[in-house]
Amino acid sequence: MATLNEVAQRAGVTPATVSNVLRNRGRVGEATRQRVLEAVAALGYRPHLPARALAEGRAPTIALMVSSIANPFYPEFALAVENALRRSGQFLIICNTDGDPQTGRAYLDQIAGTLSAGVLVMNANLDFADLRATERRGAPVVLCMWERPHDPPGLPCVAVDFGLAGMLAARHLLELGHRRIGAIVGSKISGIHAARYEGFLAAMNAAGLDGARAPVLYAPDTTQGGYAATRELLARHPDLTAVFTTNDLPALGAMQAAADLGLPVPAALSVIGITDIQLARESRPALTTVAVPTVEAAELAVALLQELVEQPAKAAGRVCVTSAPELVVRGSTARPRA
Amino acid sequence: MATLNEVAQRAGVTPATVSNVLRNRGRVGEATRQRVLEAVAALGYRPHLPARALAEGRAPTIALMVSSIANPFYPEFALAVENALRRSGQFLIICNTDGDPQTGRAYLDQIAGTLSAGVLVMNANLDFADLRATERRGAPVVLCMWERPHDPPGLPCVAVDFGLAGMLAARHLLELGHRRIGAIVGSKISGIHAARYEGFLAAMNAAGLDGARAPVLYAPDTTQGGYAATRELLARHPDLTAVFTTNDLPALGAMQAAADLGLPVPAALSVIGITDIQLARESRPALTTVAVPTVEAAELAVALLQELVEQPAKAAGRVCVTSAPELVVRGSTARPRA
DNA sequence: GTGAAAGCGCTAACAA
DNA sequence: TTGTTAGCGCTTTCAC
Repeated sequence: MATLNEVAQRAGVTPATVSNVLRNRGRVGEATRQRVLEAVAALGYRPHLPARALAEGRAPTIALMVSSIANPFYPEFALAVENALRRSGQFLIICNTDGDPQTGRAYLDQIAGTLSAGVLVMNANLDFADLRATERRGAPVVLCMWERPHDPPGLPCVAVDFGLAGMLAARHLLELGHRRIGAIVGSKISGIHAARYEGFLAAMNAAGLDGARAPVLYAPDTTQGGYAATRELLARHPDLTAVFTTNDLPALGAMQAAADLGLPVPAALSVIGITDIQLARESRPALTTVAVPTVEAAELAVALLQELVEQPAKAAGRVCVTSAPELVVRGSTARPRA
Repeated sequence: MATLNEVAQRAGVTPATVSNVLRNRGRVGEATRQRVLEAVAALGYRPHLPARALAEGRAPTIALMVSSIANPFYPEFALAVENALRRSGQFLIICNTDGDPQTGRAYLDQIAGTLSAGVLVMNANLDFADLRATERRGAPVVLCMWERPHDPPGLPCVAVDFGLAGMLAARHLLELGHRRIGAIVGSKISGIHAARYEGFLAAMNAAGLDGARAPVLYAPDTTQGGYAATRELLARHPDLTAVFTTNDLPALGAMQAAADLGLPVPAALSVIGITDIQLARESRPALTTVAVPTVEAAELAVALLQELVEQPAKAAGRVCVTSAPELVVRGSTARPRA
């Protein structure tokens, strides 16, 4: 690994000049510039990122905190984040918290503000207090999928109108003619899908049905969770013609449950999800869902974080709202049979 | 962000002593140790990783190169890698290459040996020459899923006996009584699944069938690829009773194709994959497949890379072989109907 | 235009 | 047991 110094010696200049050439700073004579460039090429010189970061006082990476990168939604988001970062010459560190606040805190303590200039937080079950502390230590934090655009969390965030998403999903079912609709809501405790469910309730009420009376079950936000919940829901309410789900994974589970119960989807049971992950397109029947602008959210999150890194005061507490979620009708929903 | 120096001043000692306390190096008096620890706590001091790395001459992260983290197999692997790294205090940088050697090279140039102490390479379509160059610059490289334990690539690697995997898959089909078996092989050009197919052929031949005459199609290593290939295969050979696939994603696609063609799986068509990704468990019917020890491979890869970082000479060119792949029988295979 | 010098935050000899 | 010194590779201000 050649260093700046070695390049400088070979080119017969000082490190400062090499640095200037490489970063297009200051004024450098064309002749020296050429000599320097040749030396760089000859030695195969590559800048030492941590050293540069140290000298510049800014960290070379961004951290993405997720509960588990193996959750099918996160990789799509992480990919978009990495693409955005790459364009601006930064690197992505993945932090799996296992949904454990301790692990999350340990990560924040270790890298926020030193290795990582800032941190992107997906639903990773982190303590807000820890995030605040992280901010105070000089590493901006951006919440990546805030559910309520009109109800800011007090931390900079990218918000997606999930209330609207829930509403669109419910409305689709209602417009198809469904009246007996069951709801499966992810992770009650963290309340993470509350806005989606509220959107569902609002649509039901608007249609003259009493949303609060619609059967509802809280379940883990996984395929298995959706599967089990659907079986239970259907056991208790065999007359349901449709299942609303606050996320795609449980919706996929709901379809499997229906299959196992001998209920053809969508003929005997309609199923709808929220998010539109890749898998939604690939299931049979393909899942009707409300698509959330994942890539846009990732890009906004990166841009916001970068702004915060540059000018912490200016962007403090800012809420970036993505474009609206949109209904994607596929094969898992249809009119109820007569 | 408090620095070592500030801690030292507050504790009335020099930075060197603080460093010694923090790293349990050298001998430090109990009294000073306490004072230092108090100062650390009071100031909320956290070591500056890049600075430490610079001083120690070792990079604080490991890079994982994948074509796209959104490919469903990689997150499972990445999770296991991150867990292993976390245990030893290192951090994971994700590099998506989009399957583009240029992008891969750019990444290697930028971080290998500086930001990242070493690089883990999953099938990312990288030039071997670039990997060699990376090694020469002092950043060890480990290939994470080498397909042929007995045919080393000339680079340190973790090898999985995918030939055996192919063989086990084919043998399962044969033992069920299938004779007209079609094969779908991922990505012919890169030859990345060749060993798996050879295992299939060997099993066919061993059963007295001429493997080379079995219908085979090369397809992209995706659900869609498997879907299209299966439709084509079945159109050309309607008498097939089973489909062998070199990976789970195409196998899942094959099941969808069968569903769309009105062929019940496994009654009318058996389908088998290789790898055992999470989705394999979740499909309906659940996919019969040959499980590959993903977590073990990830852990071996991390361990090997760490060894290489410590003592490049000692572990050079080493091949770590994982335990053997194992057949996992689920619902997508059955006896052919009479 | 180019160089000299100081410093980013930390570690690692060696000296005291 | 603790301090001194030098230096990791780079940037940057300020002279020249």
